[in-house]
Amino acid sequence: MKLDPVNILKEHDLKHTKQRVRVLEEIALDTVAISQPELEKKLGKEIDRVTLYRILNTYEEKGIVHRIMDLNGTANYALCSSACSEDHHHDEHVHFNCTTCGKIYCLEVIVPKIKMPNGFTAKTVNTTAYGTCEKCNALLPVSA
Amino acid sequence: MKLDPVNILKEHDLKHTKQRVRVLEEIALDTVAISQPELEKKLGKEIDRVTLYRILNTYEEKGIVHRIMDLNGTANYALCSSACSEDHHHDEHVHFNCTTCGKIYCLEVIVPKIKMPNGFTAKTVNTTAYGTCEKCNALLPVSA
DNA sequence: AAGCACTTGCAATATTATGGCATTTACTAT
DNA sequence: ATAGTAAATGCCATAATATTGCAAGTGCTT
Repeated sequence: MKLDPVNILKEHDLKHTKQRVRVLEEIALDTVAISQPELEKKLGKEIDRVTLYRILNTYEEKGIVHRIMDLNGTANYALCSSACSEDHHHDEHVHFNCTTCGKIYCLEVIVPKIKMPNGFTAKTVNTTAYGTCEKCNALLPVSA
Repeated sequence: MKLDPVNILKEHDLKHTKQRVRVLEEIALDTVAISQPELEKKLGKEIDRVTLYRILNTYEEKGIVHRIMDLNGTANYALCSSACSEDHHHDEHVHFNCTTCGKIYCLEVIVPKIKMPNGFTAKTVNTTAYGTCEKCNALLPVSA
């Protein structure tokens, strides 16, 4: 029992609107991140394009969702762990971007600590692996 | 003595044109990656916008440059190490994206190996640290 | 020097993102 | 419950970014 959109909104001082609830529901459907174009396709009939942009921006700023960029520069969204806040995203897990189906997974693997060169201070570290996901591997079992 | 644009083009079976040479020169000016908009601003007078897109795509496909996406989904370009080829990018160093000035550095730090979950096969792994770079840290020495 | 294939520049179009403003909606205090 | 207020939404226009088709130009080979 994770998702309670109404409560999430309240906790972040956001007004409870049906558009915001719908966006949260849609993102929460899958642990796999969903892309902006997909969201738009799914919600375009109910929610205005511009409103969707604004809701997603708000969610990201408030630490409700993560935005993960894929190789094409397309934004993908996934629910944050509860530890995230406005000040700091704890997005310290590895992402996996399947180059066949395009899906972005949030893996349970923690991003390893990186030693920074002198003068550089890292606030967050993002690691994304590119390759073939389990589903796509199952479809092409032996490398052709 | 790293950069010889003419030779790089020849090695990759690309015709030697002044536009391609200019783009390579511009990217090679700095170890810091340069963004598509910056390139466009610098070269817009000499090179058509569309041509720039095509040259950058060609370079990326041929393994001559890396494309690194920043948080805004903007493409940034840096020269590849000589080990890169059309088949495989050896871009296994850590990137540092300064959230103050926006610059993307290629660090000398190697991306740590990540253990993938069953069924997932990673071809490349990309690690980007976000924070403040040495120059920007020097300008704000003590945290305000 | 001529022919061929590739590259470039331009125009048109598509896609993606942002800003302004009137209307509607959620929340607050009565 | 109701009215008032601030915020969110939808629609419009516009900006910024990316792609396609094609004619003209250029590099390379013979």
